[in-house]
Amino acid sequence: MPKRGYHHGNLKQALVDATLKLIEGKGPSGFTVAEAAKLAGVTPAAVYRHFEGREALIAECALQGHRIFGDLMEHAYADGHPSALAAFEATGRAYLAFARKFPGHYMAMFESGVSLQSNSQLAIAADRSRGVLERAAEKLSEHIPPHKRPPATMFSAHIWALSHGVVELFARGNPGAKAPFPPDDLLESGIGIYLRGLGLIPQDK
Amino acid sequence: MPKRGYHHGNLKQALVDATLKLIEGKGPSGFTVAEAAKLAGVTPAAVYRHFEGREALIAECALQGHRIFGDLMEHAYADGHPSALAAFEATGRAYLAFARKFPGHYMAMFESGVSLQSNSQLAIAADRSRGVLERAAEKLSEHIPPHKRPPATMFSAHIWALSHGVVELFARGNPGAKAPFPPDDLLESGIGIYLRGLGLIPQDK
DNA sequence: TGTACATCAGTGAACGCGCGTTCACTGATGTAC
DNA sequence: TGTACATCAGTGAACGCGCGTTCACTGATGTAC
Repeated sequence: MPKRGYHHGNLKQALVDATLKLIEGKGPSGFTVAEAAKLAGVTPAAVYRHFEGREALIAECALQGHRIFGDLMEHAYADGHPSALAAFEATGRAYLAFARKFPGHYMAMFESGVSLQSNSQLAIAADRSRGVLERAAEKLSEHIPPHKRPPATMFSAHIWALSHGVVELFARGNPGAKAPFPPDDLLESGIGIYLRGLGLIPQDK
Repeated sequence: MPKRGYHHGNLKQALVDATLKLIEGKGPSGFTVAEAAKLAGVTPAAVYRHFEGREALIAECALQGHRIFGDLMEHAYADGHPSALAAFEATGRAYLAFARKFPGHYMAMFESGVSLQSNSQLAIAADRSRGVLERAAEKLSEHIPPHKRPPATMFSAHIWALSHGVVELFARGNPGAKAPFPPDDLLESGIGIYLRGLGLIPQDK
């Protein structure tokens, strides 16, 4: 048990956790401060001891998400071991794993519309997230013959877009777009085909 | 000028148009019935002469969107002429063109969370949208040797996810994920690499 | 063509509600002596 | 160790607001004779 401080203990984090759970269930614009407070066992007014307001609460969720995300991706990439290719594929899997394991964080990061301008800590963390993906792409693209090598940023943007699209369309209880395949398979096979198109995987298995 | 009917003329469509403009600007959960009414030059109460409520208004936007979308995709695919490959690429471009030209519709369709269960007309239109993409994928995948041919539904899911991801991450005024490349280029190059991976485009140009 | 009547699209005012936020407070915890 | 005081996390009640929605109405339009 973490050290209990004043009255509640660690209310700030408890509020973040409650917010994440609510966002996961009803989306970033569906949750209310009052609900989050109630879920943390506290009066709505108590929220304002720890956060400037609703937006700051969401921003903290996004910030923590970016930190977890960055760590996960960095760990998955593992500096390109055992091979750049294997590391890259692990990074793609880690992306989806993050989205599924931390849906509240994911939504706060990419669907809440929190502005990065007004929160420099958040901007830094978001930059780092993007950086990890880009470095992985860069390392991997060294294996592509230079004359047919796309810019690493484009490469990573493709993978990111594919991953995000799979998450949004197929990895949610999304009504209307029933998942035709498990999202993991969909992303893995999609990345596989894409990498084959870059000549990073032999054309015939 | 369309024939003016009773008092306003075609208020129902005017409300839909206003809603689309508002959704485009502030997202599906950011618009209000009162704003839409005001933008259409009418009292909030007038909305309820034409729609059951807020949700029905959004659903109508999504419905019209799916119809435009289906028509566009069908036209772009053009029954596989001049070639299945060219037609498929045109379909991909049409996807992005739709998202950019009708952002309000796109958001109402894919980001509003309107339930398809409760609106059978909408469900039918959404099915058709998916159907067009899938038929295009099916036609094209006939050119892949059967033993390495992925299911057409997976194929189309990949393209859809990539397209959606590009739209969400890079084709919006999205704060935080500054577009590293024009979205059109990003999608076109991504689809190109993917199709190369399927052996549908020769490996070296 | 002119008049009397029926229809119904849009009005204006009001409703209940739940939201985010504020404020004076209180009482448990930490600290100084 | 015991007492007096300072701190400040959380309370409870209230606020102003804008939302979606309702309702009796009114007056422009369409129709019958």
